[in-house]
Amino acid sequence: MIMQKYKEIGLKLTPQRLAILKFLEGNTDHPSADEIFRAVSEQFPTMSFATVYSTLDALRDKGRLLELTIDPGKKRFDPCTEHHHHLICISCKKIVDVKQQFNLDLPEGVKGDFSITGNHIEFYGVCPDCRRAIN
Amino acid sequence: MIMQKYKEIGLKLTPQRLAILKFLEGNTDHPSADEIFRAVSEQFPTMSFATVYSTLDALRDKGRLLELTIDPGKKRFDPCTEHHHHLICISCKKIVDVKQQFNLDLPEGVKGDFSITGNHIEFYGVCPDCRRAIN
DNA sequence: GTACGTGCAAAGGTTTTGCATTACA
DNA sequence: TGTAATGCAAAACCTTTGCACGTAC
Repeated sequence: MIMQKYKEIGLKLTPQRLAILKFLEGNTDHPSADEIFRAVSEQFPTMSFATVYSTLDALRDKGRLLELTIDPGKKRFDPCTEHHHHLICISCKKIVDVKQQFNLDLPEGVKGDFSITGNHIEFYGVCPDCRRAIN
Repeated sequence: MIMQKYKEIGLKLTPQRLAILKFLEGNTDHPSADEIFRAVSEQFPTMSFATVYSTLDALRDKGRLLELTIDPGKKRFDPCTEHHHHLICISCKKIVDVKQQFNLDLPEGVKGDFSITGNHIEFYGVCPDCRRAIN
């Protein structure tokens, strides 16, 4: 169960943190801190932003969470930590996971002596719902 | 010259806008709005954020500028509008252009009926300067 | 018991907005 | 001259911080 699983993280488990972890578990909506705050506040009316942010920071530092820099003006969070990419609807901003692998080797010259540690692709498009709305 | 070139954009040309355009011309630093504001303020001490932001918005809408969502917490702007990617130093946050092309076709199933309009790769790494500093 | 988490409020940083004034075309 | 840009200040957002109190371990 969820307690068991998150004992391994190495953080103190509080009811607030469990609620955040539960909300994120399997969530594919790439929620913002504010969305997480509002969802968890229903259960913990005294929840504060400080707690949400500090928990998210801690989970990110432990590698249990990805902080996405996809949305101008706010961070989004992704509980799926396996390497993957994202497809974003340019109309409604919906974000969908893309788990396919791509060959993204950079030739020596292009790298300019950077040592490459990772990559992330953002695909842009129009989702079915928005395409229907336009037509 | 620059006036000639930017008459085609279809915006009213003011001294302030020319100064912004000149600052961006050939700039590969991917500056933030604040950096642009500070640079252009030296020439126009009365320059305001409103003017910088509205000019950047207008240029972006005219396709003369890319708004990069690479830096959490602030927008960065790129005057190079040909399709390219970016290599980001995870230590000093320096951003370098990557003009190589990649084959990023998505199979039908993955697309989930999205119509794809574009893509952008972020490469992460450590730049030579930062690697030297660490060693 | 102690270190760490929580909650509140205030502050910090970036971007947006309203409105009167100014200037391009 | 008419429309659009500018400048200023305030507000709106998102995120971070300080500190007193509370709680997991």
